[in-house]
Parts: sequence; C-alpha cells; structure tokens
Amino acid sequence: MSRSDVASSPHSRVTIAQVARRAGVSPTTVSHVLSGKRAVGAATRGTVMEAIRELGYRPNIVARNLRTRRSHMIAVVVPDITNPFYAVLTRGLADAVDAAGHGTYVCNTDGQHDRERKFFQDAMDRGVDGIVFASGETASQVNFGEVDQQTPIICIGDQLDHPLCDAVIPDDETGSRAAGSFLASRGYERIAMIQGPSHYGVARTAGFRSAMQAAKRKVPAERMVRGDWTRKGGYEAMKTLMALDARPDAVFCANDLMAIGALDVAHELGLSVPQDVAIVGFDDVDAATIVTPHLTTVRNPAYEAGGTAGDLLMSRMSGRYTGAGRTVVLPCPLIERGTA
Amino acid sequence: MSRSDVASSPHSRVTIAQVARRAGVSPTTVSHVLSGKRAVGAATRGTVMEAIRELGYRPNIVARNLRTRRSHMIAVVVPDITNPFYAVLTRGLADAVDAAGHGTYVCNTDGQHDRERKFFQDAMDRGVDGIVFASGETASQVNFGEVDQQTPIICIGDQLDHPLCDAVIPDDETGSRAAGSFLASRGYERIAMIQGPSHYGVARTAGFRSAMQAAKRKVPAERMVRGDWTRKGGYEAMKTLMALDARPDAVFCANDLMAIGALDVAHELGLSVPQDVAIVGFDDVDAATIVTPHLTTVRNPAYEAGGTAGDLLMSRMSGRYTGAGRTVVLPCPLIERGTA
DNA sequence: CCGTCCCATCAAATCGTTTTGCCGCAAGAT
DNA sequence: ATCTTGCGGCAAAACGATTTGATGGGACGG
Repeated sequence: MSRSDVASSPHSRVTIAQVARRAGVSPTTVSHVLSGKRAVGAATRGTVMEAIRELGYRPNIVARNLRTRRSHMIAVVVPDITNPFYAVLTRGLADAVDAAGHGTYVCNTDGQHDRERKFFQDAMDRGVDGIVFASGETASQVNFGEVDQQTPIICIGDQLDHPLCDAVIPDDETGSRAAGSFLASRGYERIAMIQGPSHYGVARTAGFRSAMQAAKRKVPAERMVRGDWTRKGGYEAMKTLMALDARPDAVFCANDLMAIGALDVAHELGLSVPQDVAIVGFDDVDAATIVTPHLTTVRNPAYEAGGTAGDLLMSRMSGRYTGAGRTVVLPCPLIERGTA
Repeated sequence: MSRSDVASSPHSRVTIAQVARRAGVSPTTVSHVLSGKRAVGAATRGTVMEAIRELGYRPNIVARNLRTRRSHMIAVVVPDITNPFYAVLTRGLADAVDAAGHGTYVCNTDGQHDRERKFFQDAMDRGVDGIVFASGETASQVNFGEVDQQTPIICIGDQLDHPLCDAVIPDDETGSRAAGSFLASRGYERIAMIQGPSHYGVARTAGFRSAMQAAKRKVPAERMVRGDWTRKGGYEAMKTLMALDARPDAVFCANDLMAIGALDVAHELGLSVPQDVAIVGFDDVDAATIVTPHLTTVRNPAYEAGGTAGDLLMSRMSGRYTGAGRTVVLPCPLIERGTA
C-alpha cells in the first residue's frame, strides 16, 4: 500500500461537516472551495484543503445527486452487450462521456419490448442524465409509456417520437450503394444479393438496387434471395444462388455472417474467390479478417455512432442545445479486402 | 401511446408527500405500504394505492439510496468491454443480478492501473453495492489506495488482498491438462506448445507440462515456444515449430487467436489438420467455429464466471455471508471439434 | 467621518426518501 | 375494572450534500 489510510475510522465515511469543523469554518465554505461557485479567501481555502486531505474526505455523490438533480450517469440500453456491434457502440459512448465524468449503465433487453420499457423506467427512476437507446428493429414501434420529458434520449438507427430525442443513424443505404457500384465497376455482370429477412434491413436492399440501376445491371428476382442474418442462413441462400442456370459472378450480402456462409459454399464448390465469384459483406465484424481470403465489406461505424451519441447527449445535458430533435447520419465506408 | 399520462404536470415529479396528502395520510404510511416494513390496514392501503396510481407516483431512487445507503448498482471494471471475454462475463453478471434489481455500471480500464484505481474510487464514491474486478494481468499487483472496507469486491482470475474480497478463477491449469492428456490419448507423440509471453498464462503452461509428464511424453525446450496472444504471433511461433528437425505432430496453443495463426501455417504448408498436425486452442472464442476445420479448444467459462461473481456478491450484500474471502474455481471443459 | 460596495463567511432551507419513537385505541386476559 | 398487548398511524429526525439570503467588516471614494 503506497498510500496508507490516514485517520482511517473503522467505518462510516467522513462528511463535509466534519471537514468544516476541523477547518474551523462552515460546511458552506467547504462546499464552495470544492465547487468554486463562490470565491473564498486563499488562507481559508488552504486550511480547508488541508483538512480535506488529513481526513481523507470524499464527497458523497448520492447526496450531491439528490440535491443537484444530476447523476452524471447515462444509461445505454441495447439488445445484447455480447453482440460486438453493441459492445463497440458502448465503448465509443463511454469514451466520449468519460472525460466529462459520466458513467455508463448498460441494460440488456434481448430485444424484448417489455424489457426495453422496464429499463427505460428504471433508468429514469434512477435519475440518469440521459439515455442511449439502440433497438434491434425499428425503434418507432416501441412504446415507452409515459417517458420523462426531461431526460434527453438518443436513438441509434432510427427515429423515436419524443421531443427531446436525437437520432444517429448509420447510412446503410449509401454504404450498400457503394458496395453495389464497386462490384459493377469491377466488371461483374450477374450481381446477386442475399438480403435479410423481409421487412428488415430494407435500406441495404434499397442502396443495392439503386446502384444496380445506375450501373445498368438487371437484377432478376431469382437473384434476390433472403437469409436470416446467420452464417447458416447465408450458406443456404448461397447454395440456391449457385444452383441458378445463369450463375451469379458476384454476391452482396446484407451482413458479414451471411457473407461468411456464402464463402463456405464457394470453398465447398471449389470456386475461387474473387475470380469465379466475388463476395461483399456488411458490418466489418472481427471475423471478416479471420476468413480467407479476408472479406471485402462495408463498415458499420459502431464506435463513431456511440461517440456522437455521447456528444449529442452532452450538448443537451449542458444546456448548450435545447432545440428539436436532430438527426446525424454516419457514412458506412467500403473496405476493400480480398473477396472482391 | 397505450397509457396516456394521467395528471401529467408539466415537469417536476410527484413526491411521496403529494401522494400522502391526496390519500389523506402521512408520508410514513405511504412509505410503509410501499416497503411493507410495517403493517397497514387494508382500507388505508387501498386508498394509498389508488392515490399512487392516479398521480403516477414513482419513488425517487436517488433519495432512497441516500437514506438506505444502498444503490442497487454494481460496478464491473474490466479492461475493455469490446473484448468478447469481458462482454460475456458482463452479461453473465448482469443476468445474475438483474432479477434482484441491481444495475451494472461498466468501466473500461484498458488495463491501466491508474484508471483501475480511478474507477474503484469513482464506484465507491457513487455508492455502488459491490464491485466486480477483472484485470488483464494478475490482480494482486494492483494497488487501490485506501479502499472502502465496506463494499464487497469480487476478483476474476486472481486473488486480491482485501478482507471482503472473494475470487472466482477459471481453472486454466486443469483445462490445459485435459487438452494435453487428450492429445496424448489420441496417440500424438511429439507434442508442442505455443505459450503466452513470459510470466503470463503460467497456469496453462503448468497444466500442459503436468499432462505431458503423466503421459510420459518428453517435451524438449525447442518444442515450447512463445507467442504474444495474437494471430500473427501464433503464426510465427508455428513457423519455427514446423521448421524443427523432429517436426511436432500436435500443438497446444495458449489461446485461440494463436491457434488460428498456427492453423494458417498448416494450410500454407499444405499440411492436413488433424492428420499431419493436430491443433488445440484455449478460450473458445466465436472465431473458433469460423475457421475450417472448427477448432478443438478449451472453453473459458466467461458467462459462468460473471454469474457466480454476481451470486457471491449478492450473498454478501444481503448479509447472508460475512466471512473471509472465498475462492471458487470454475472448470474449463475441453471442446472436441475438428482440429484434434 | 460617513456612505457605499464588495468580499468572505455563515445559518438555514432544500432535495425526497426511510426509520425511529411515540401515542391512541380496541380487544383480550386477569 | 384494570392491565397488558398489538395494531395503525403520525411527527420528526436522519441521510449528506448544495444553494440562497443575510451579515460583518474592511477598503475606498467623497
């Protein structure tokens, strides 16, 4: 122990009153030297500081929170912290707000609406200064009962109907368009897509379609198949694609896991990638650089999303911004690697 | 909005006093119907409950925390939530304590000791009910200054010198021994190991050595090489192993990433796995089932570790247990897949 | 010498709960 | 009739900070 516990009372922490008594001043004065909200004489400040050090005083944050109505804590409610996307998002948020002294309280909802509601309530009851909400599906369908009109909310990936709610959304559509254009520019002709389940990831499909149109590539319905976001789903979707008479020479997958499944099929069929068939994914998960060849994909900017969510939150918490809901969209850049 | 906000005052939340006034009773009584700490008449309880519902009362948790000196919040301080091991650990913890109404406050230290200390202080100042601490390296070397002797601490992976500190440690040694024994029982003769950097992961090396001794396999020094936990490090270590005169026919790697690097080498050399060379990893990360063939490995029970950490914590917080530091070791089972 | 102003400090109220001690009152025991 | 006992309820004191209004005393200008 480098720093021994000076004046360690057995338990019961030292309060501001004890410091005041020791320094021969009032609690008010101690509070002021701590907060700097009012000037205190240099001599007095010195005495107080010394008393604080001698007693090893640490302010009781709970008491402070009660009085100031700020907790310096923000809640991040996500489907599952185990999912790398949300883990990275959370990290980006934490890094952004840490410097300002805010902690992050994470809640796993598993995408269940009742849990989402429960954690919203819980967070507000706990008096968090802000909430970052990332839903698996479109958030607008979520109902939060009566939400506190005070605490700012940031919604990731979609809008939420709330006066103080800002949104940060990764630009899936533009990213997908970039992927499609890239494949076309490389000269691939019969470009296919493995989409997500119906009603999901529509922006990715839209971006792809728009790119195909711009590049004058026809995409018959049989080349638009669906997977369930999993590796296995991608595997099966790819199988049906490869069984087509006019076999596609390039496949854009709505996420990396499905792209990896597609890659499995290519290997299994002895097709070389990207010569015989090109593959592009979406998300840029860690596994993208584990498969061989490394997966060409579109990056989903999780860290940046968390960071800007933190920034938006802080601009509201500090009162710097008080207007209506803002929306910031983040680019999803194409990462060229080995599969296209 | 399914539940409209009845009697929604513009802002300023409704307090227990307002409920009491409306129900024609004292705040004490309201508190008692809520907590059930003292009996209240059925009629009064009814009136109070109705007032609560009508006003949409929600208790102010911060005020409650101040009074009761409990926050129902526990801090989990880890190197990086982005690392799947810690993400899963955190999830296990959250799931364990969620039912009891505890939230989890995550802190990323990046393994820096000053940040570890800072977050420890911060957590205690915030009045968390417990701390789960997972350090990258051996925790005993960490110095926390003067820690609160009140709040229980659980240490993952190592002991910590603190009266109220329990430890939960995955049994790396037994797991590694199982891996070694398994390879021997499969008839492999020249078994090698890619260890972690010196002074790290000694338990894994120890377990492996013990298994080799029991199986009467000599392991010359040249067959014990080191990597730096990364895929690239594993790649290079495997290269030197494969260049040996008496080429190993099996390799145990101290973690999965290095095992994947070793697998790269085997593929590059045109060796078939596990016929020409067997490979076993440690951790069972997601990527273990992405490589081909799927990696045989030892599972590092992150989720269970988080869960038992939560259980130990709760047994102390509730006062059920008050004794000296406990240690629970968790088995690391061998997962047979395709590489051995 | 007096009025004014500012600086440093303090006493007291406040934040919204929980908890302790006390007090009627009615029912049952003696 | 008196003495316990227990129940239902209330007033007030914590919990540990912040914040507001007031105050005493020097410095300074007139």
